[in-house]
Amino acid sequence: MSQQRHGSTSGGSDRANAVPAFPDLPEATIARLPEYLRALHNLGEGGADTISSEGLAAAAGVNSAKLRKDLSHLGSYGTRGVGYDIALLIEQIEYVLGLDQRRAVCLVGVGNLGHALAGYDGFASRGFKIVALFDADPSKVGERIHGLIVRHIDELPQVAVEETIAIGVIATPAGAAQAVADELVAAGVTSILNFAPCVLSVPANVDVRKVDLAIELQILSFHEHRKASLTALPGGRSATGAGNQEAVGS
Amino acid sequence: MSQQRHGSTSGGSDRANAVPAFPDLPEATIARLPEYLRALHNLGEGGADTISSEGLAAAAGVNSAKLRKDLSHLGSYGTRGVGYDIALLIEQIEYVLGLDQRRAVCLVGVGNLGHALAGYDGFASRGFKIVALFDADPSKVGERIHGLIVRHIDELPQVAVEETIAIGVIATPAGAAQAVADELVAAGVTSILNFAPCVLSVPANVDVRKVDLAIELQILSFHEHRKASLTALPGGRSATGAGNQEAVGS
DNA sequence: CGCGATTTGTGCACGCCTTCACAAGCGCCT
DNA sequence: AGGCGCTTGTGAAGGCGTGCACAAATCGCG
Ligand SMILES: NC(=O)c1ccc[n+]([C@@H]2O[C@H](COP(=O)([O-])OP(=O)(O)OC[C@H]3O[C@@H](n4cnc5c(N)ncnc54)[C@H](O)[C@@H]3O)[C@@H](O)[C@H]2O)c1
Ligand SMILES: NC(=O)c1ccc[n+]([C@@H]2O[C@H](COP(=O)([O-])OP(=O)(O)OC[C@H]3O[C@@H](n4cnc5c(N)ncnc54)[C@H](O)[C@@H]3O)[C@@H](O)[C@H]2O)c1
Repeated sequence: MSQQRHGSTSGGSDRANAVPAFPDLPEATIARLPEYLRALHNLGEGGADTISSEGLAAAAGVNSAKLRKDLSHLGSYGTRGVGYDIALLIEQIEYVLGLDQRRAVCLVGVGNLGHALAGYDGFASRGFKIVALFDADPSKVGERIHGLIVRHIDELPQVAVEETIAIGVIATPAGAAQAVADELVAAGVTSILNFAPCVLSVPANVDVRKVDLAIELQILSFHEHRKASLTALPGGRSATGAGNQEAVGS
Repeated sequence: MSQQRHGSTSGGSDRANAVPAFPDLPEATIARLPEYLRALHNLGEGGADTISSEGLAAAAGVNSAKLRKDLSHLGSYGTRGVGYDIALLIEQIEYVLGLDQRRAVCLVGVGNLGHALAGYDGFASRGFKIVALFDADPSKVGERIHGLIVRHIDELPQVAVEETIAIGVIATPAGAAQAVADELVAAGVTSILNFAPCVLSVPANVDVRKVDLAIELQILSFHEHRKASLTALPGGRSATGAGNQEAVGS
């Protein structure tokens, strides 16, 4: 995750208060904000109005000091002695993440995995809308999935403009992923979520995130291996795991 | 990712050379090893025998210095002036990740996503084998998917012992995930891959990894938001993205 | 046999992130 | 009105990870 700071020393003090000229959030913080957001929604549905950093941290599975520092980067939206106003905090985080504007997403590769993704309601419930499905296989084109009709990949440039698609999801085999990425970029997509197990090469202004199931399993496998070799050793210590979390029964 | 070092200062010099008493690998390194492994397999199929750190780094999308440091943690398996022996390195990484022994995996929740996962061949090709599918819905129990029959979740304890399942995959709705996790743990599973958008509470010796699609999209959304607010600002600089990668056409 | 080209392995410095610990601030109760 | 308990926001310290830059090692060639 090599990062490059965009040295905008623009004070931003001359602006009202709507757009804080963009808080230069640490990448690690950004990655946790969605988790906080989900926890806040859960808590809000539970009927609470405010929540302490301790409580929210527990619900999100992080250290409370870390949570406070993360939130402090957004500004001061807590009240000492009380906690954070849940509704207000949700609003702020959603604003920072850009979730206040619904983002159009397209999905390329309607196979095994693509089918599941197309039918996933976890998209819409968080501000994303799948506006188009693409595939290269003529036998899939025309198929209707969850109200959307699968289009041929060649229609991507046209549809991308019509729908102002900014985010593309790649669920094709690895061999086709780079070509699809190139087409997405050419069509103006600037963020890609890649499920294919391969490295994508894209221009510097395009963001790529990868989800690789096999990698996750291999990491777990390593820890299994480690734990096994530990228990087999003399000092039969009860190995302490990695990546454990706090409760939030939901 | 709070880690705890298991201070085994056990020299291990009294062992032949098979088990290096366990290298205390940085977590960040572990997360990259699977990527190296995939790149190595690709390169090997391409007919190459050796590969330089520069070449492998490009194929894996990382810095070459980082790659060398990562590999140096495993021991010295490269030859100066030449590079790394691909076959040997594959063997070593697979050993460290514990992929030399096939690991039994069970999948709980055969819904939309579970179906796709059950039919994914990326498991078997990397040393994992799905040995059981579970669901709580009676109408799904008995269904055959890719040669496996869906069993009722109540059979988990029995099957887990029979098949020595160490890794469980949760693909149920979030509301059921904690209960499923508890059952997995009770059945002896010590590693969990969780697709449900919620925090799981597990004992310290159990490892949990989470894959949350919505979080990935929200992170991308943030970067979209940032990019948009940058291009709207005076100095129209071509924003440099985050998390870009090198080529590996495959 | 020696030399230069090449590439690994790593010491080192820097920056990011995490965590502790505590002062400052807020509300409530008396 | 004042004090007290609770919680936030943050300074500082330490650890981890990254990447540069280079010495050490190896190969091939003349
Ligand atoms: N199935 C899973 O559970 C799973 C899990 C993790 C990762 N993955 C990865 O996701 C990807 C898709 O997996 P899958 O099981 O759905 O595969 P799949 O073969 O079932 O589906 C791939 C789809 O992509 C389409 N396609 C191929 N080339 C294309 C192109 N150039 N343009 C547009 N569409 C194209 C195919 O027609 C097909 O419909 C693979 O890279 C796989 O490794 C899958
Ligand atoms: N579909 C996707 O693309 C997608 C993507 C990312 C994350 N997810 C998450 O993955 C999970 C599953 O998604 P889905 O779309 O497959 O949902 P789904 O409703 O289609 O499937 C859930 C399955 O879990 C089973 N189940 C429910 N309670 C159970 C229990 N206690 N024990 C065993 N099985 C139980 C149900 O019978 C059902 O078959 C959800 O948490 C979802 O948020 C889904």
